[in-house]
Amino acid sequence: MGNKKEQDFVKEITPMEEDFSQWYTDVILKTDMVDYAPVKGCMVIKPYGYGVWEGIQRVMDRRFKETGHKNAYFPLLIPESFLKKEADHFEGFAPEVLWVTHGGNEELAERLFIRPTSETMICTMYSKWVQSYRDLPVLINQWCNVIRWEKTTRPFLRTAEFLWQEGHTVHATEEEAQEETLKMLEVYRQVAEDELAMPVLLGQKSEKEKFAGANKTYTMEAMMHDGKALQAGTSHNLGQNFAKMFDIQYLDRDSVLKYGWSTSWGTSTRLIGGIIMTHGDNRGLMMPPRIAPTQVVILPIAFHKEGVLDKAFEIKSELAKTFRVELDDRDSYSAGWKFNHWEMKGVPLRLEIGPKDIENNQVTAVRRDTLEKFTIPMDGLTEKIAEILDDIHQTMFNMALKNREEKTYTTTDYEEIKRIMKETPGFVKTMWCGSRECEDKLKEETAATIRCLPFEQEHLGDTCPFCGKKAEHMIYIAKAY
RNA sequence: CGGGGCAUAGCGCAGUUUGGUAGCGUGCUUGGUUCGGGACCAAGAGGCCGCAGGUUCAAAUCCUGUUGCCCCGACCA
Repeated sequence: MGNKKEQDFVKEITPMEEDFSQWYTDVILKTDMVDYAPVKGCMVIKPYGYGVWEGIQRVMDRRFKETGHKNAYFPLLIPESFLKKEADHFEGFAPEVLWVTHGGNEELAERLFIRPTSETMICTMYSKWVQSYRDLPVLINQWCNVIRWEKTTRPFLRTAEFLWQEGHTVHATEEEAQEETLKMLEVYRQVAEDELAMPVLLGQKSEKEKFAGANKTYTMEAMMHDGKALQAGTSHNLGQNFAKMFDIQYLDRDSVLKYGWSTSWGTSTRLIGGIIMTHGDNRGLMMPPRIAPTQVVILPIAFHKEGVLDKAFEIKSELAKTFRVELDDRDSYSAGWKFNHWEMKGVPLRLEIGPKDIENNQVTAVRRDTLEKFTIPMDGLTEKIAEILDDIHQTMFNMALKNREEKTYTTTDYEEIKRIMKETPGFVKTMWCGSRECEDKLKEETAATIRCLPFEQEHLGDTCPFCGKKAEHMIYIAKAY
C-alpha cells in the first residue's frame, strides 16, 4: 500500500500511514457516507451511509426475531424524575443529558430529557405490563435515535445524536437473565464476524468500565487499522437494580411476589465507523459483501458501441434478482474515473461489459479486496458471483484477523506495555489483580484501558504487572475510540 | 472542559502582513470529439469573504465580540 501508482489513483484521500484521522475524515466525506450538519456534534447520514445502516439493521433484526424478540417504540422524551430513580444510572448519564424545558413559550412543570438510553422509560412501562410469571420473559427491542451531549464528536464514532438498537428484557430468574445477556452478545458476534467480516474479542467489562446501573457488562471489541480498539456492542445484565427501582414485580407460581431480572443490550451506527476503520485502505472503503449497499457495480465500456448498453442492462436485470446491483451508465465520466470512484466507495465486485466481453460471452470482473482482474463466463454468472462474494467476505475477515493478530502483544512486563502503547498501539494481553487502583494507573500512565476480561482466559503469569500482587484475571488492554 | 488551527464559489485553496473593482484549481452547465485504469477542445453560470458591532472617504483585509468546524488531550458507546 501507499506506492506511487496507487496514490496517483486516489488523489482525494490522505494515506492512512500519514494521518489516520484525516484518512478517516476524507473517506467518509469523499464517499458520500455523511456530511457535517449545521448542528453541533450532529451528522447527516447520506444515502450511501444509511444504506450500510439498513444492511446492519436487516441482518441484525433477523437474528433478534429468530431469538424471540419483537420490536416496539418508546417515547423520545422522558420526565426528569425517572432518571433519578436509579442512582448509578443517574450519575453515569446526567452529565451528558440534553434537557427540554419549554413547550412553546411556557416552562414545563417537570423538565423532560431526551433519552440517552431508554432503561428508565422502558422499565416504567414494564412495571405496568409485568404482573404474573406468565408475562415473562419480556423480550423487546427498539430501533431509535438517542442523544448524548458529548464534548467532542466524530462522525459515526461519537456523535451527539446517533441511531442504535436497544434491547430490553425481563426474566423470572437470574439464570435466565444471564443466559439472555450472553445470548445477545453472541448474536452481536455473529453479526460482526459473519456479516461485517469484523473479528471481535468477547469478554466482560471491568467494574470501572461497566454500564451505569448494570451488574455485569459484556462487550465485543474490534481492532481498527491504527491499532486502537472499538467497543462494537455491549450486553448488560442489570440484575434486579432496575426492577427494584421501577417496581417490576410478578406473582410467581408459588404465589410469592418477586422482582424480575432485566437485561439491556445495544449496538449503534458506530458499527459503521468500525467497518470503515477495519476494512478500509488507501483507495477508500471496502464494504463487507453481505451488508454492502451495492454488492455489484456494472460498468458498460465503450457503450456508444452497438449492443453494449443493452447487454449491460440485460445483465443488470438478471443479477438484480439476487444481488444489490448498480449500473453506472453515466456518459460524463470515463471508464478509468469510474473504476476509481467505485473502488473508493468499496463496492465488493465490479463487472465490466465491453465489446470484447460480448464477443466472448463473458464479463470482466475486478474484486475490491484483492483488486484481482479476471473474466467470468456468462453462463452460470449468478452462481459464480455468489461464490465470489462469499470468498470476498472470507478474505476480508482473514485480512482483518491478520491485522488484529499482528497488533496483539502478550507481555506481563509493565515497562513493555508502556512502550507498546507509545510506539506500536494494539491489544496487549496481560494479567491483572482486579483492583481499581491498577486500572486507574494504567489509564493515567498509558492512555490505554482494560478493554475486557476475555471469556477465553489464559494463564500468562502469577503477578499483576501494575502492582506485583497476585494476578486474578487475564485482560486485553488497548487505547480505544 | 484545556491546548492548537481554520472559516473567501459546491469542494480545496490564494489574497489579510502594507485597507482601494473578488482570484486560482477542481466541480457544475451547454456543444462537440472521446471511452478496457481518474480524456480533450470551446463557450458559460456561480461569492453580502461565518455572523454582529465598530474604525475609515473606503474593510475579505484593522479593532471588539460571537458562532461553528477540525486536530490533540481529559470524559464518554
